[in-house]
Amino acid sequence: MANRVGVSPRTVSRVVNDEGGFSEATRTRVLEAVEDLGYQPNMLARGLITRRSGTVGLVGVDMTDPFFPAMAEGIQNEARETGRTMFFASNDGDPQRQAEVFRSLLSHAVDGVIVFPAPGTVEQLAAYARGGMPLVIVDDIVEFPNLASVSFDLEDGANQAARHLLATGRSRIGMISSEVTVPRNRRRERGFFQAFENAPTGTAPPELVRVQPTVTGGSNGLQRLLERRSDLDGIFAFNDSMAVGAMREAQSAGYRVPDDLAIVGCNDIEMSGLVSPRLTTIRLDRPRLSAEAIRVLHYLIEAPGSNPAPLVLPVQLVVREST
Amino acid sequence: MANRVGVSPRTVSRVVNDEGGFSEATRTRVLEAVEDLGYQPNMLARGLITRRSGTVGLVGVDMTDPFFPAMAEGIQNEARETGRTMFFASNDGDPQRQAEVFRSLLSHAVDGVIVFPAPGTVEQLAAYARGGMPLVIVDDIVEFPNLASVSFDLEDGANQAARHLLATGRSRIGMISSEVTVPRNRRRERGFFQAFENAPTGTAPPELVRVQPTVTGGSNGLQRLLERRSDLDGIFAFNDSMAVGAMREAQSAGYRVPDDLAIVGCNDIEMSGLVSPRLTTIRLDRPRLSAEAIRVLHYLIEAPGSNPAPLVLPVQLVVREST
DNA sequence: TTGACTTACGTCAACGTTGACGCCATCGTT
DNA sequence: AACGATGGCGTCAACGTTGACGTAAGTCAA
Repeated sequence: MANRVGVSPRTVSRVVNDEGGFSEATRTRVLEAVEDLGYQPNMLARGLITRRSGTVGLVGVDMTDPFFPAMAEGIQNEARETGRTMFFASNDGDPQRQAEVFRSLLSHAVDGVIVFPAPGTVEQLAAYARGGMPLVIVDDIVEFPNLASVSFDLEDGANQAARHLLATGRSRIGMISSEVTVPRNRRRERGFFQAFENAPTGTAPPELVRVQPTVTGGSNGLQRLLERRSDLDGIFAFNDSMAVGAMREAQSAGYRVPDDLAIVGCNDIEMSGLVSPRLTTIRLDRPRLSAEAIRVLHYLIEAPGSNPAPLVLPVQLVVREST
Repeated sequence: MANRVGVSPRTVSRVVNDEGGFSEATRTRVLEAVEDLGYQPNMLARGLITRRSGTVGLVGVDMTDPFFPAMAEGIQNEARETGRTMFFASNDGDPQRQAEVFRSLLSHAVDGVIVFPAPGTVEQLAAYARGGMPLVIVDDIVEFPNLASVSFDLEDGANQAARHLLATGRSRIGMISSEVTVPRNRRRERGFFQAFENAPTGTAPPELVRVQPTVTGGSNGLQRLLERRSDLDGIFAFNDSMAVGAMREAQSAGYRVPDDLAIVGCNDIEMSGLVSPRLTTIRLDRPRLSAEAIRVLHYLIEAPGSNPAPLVLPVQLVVREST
């Protein structure tokens, strides 16, 4: 490459990175050769010396979570604009596995990581941040140097859902929550219960079950709620998959949705608009979340050691047919 | 690291890679220090000299395609076992964008790439393979040195779907196909038409429309088919999203599914079991596909220049409620 | 005792790039 | 004419690792 143009590698580097310190004629000749040979600078060599590999990591809990690919799409688009490529991995909700994933990312010298944390790993993640790695935690609220967090205001979302059920005349309401214990779950439950603090008189105390956050879990959850109290008329589910499971269970048990039983989901995955009746749910602006996540990550990469305030994005109740 | 143990870096390298040529005592002391310091070999430096970066690329058309994350999951698990980390990118179905993605992956010296090709890019991909990059093309059938291809036998799938409709007494059948033109689409259409070659007498000639491969596209497609022929009694859709769209359209036009109109989808995404009636569809064994893709990729990496035969996986008709 | 062989290291160079610095020609100023 | 400043390069070393090779001490057989 260099000797083909008759200049030193250093000059090629200068031209490619547009550092200045070369003549117009040299620039033209180098760029021609770059074009001809399809030359691409070797990011490994560059990263070795600049300590910037031009990569970011995205670590999720489970790639098949419908939540995830939308994030990846947004993050990739943003990352591409700053010339970074994206590593992709899942931690399976397991701290051990998450540690392995981070070791691997560290050895590849990623410039930063966006992570949906495995349960109970905030300490572990803080340690990586302390070690100098820019880190963005999604879906949790954490304050720590060199670390940012972005999340949705699901406490408010749950609150909106419950208030909506109450406002549309439901008075015997249950919540199907997730038994996977991370702090944000509790926030959703708290927002839900809070809505009952000034509920209309005659409103029954709300019921709660915790099950696996899957379609089948949703079915089981509704079953268990109905065993406790068969005259329930409103359900808030922890996510849309569970809401769909609950809906199917309700329908096959002979309840009409929404006439006998109103159901509100949470997440607005594409599916929720396709089942019948279409699911009333909490919409999350995921493109916004991914944009904010990568934006704050780039900020952390540029300004190491800073400590941005946690970002909590608003959510919106979308009323469709199931309530 | 090296000087802390009092040995040379070369010896550390020997121990870490278990090359032999060190005493048991040295091994112990080095591994202790590795543990203490949380030492991780720098893959950039290693890759620079070994020409193996320990990464593979996964390039999809669109990350939000439900097809995709399942693949990513399988590929990641396999890749992890061989100590590789996964780059992740989408080409948006655009050859230009795909070329950019490949430039980026090349500059990061990936060991190989698994790609869902953008339409019409087989030549482009063959060029990368010729340039020495091990490549696996998913969902198409290609033969070329240094390149493998894995796909589902959707020709047979479409054929099974049509035969199923005929066998259950349907005689006026339409197919909603995709207007995005890649070779495999044509295969699906061919398999579909082939089923009519020895159809029962009294079977009407099959109808075909091509629309966008989305839920809305499916709706439009059914509309157009019914304009042509309002007494259709069987539909095969190019994928499940389109089938769901067609089903919604049929129901809102007053057709009962399956009584008036039987619908068969193709893909078996999770959603298809959740709509009502549950969709009869062609099931694809995606975990198997991803396992085969990464297996053959590792083979290509180990045996550069070889030319494995295209792999075509069987598919299975799953009869549920929509037929 | 000698020489061949083995074990357990160390040394050196190289991978492709960039940071730091040096050098020469040219130019403008006095 | 002398001098400093500037533009346009090249040179050297370093990033952390590994391939190739060297070497000193120990082992073994003749």
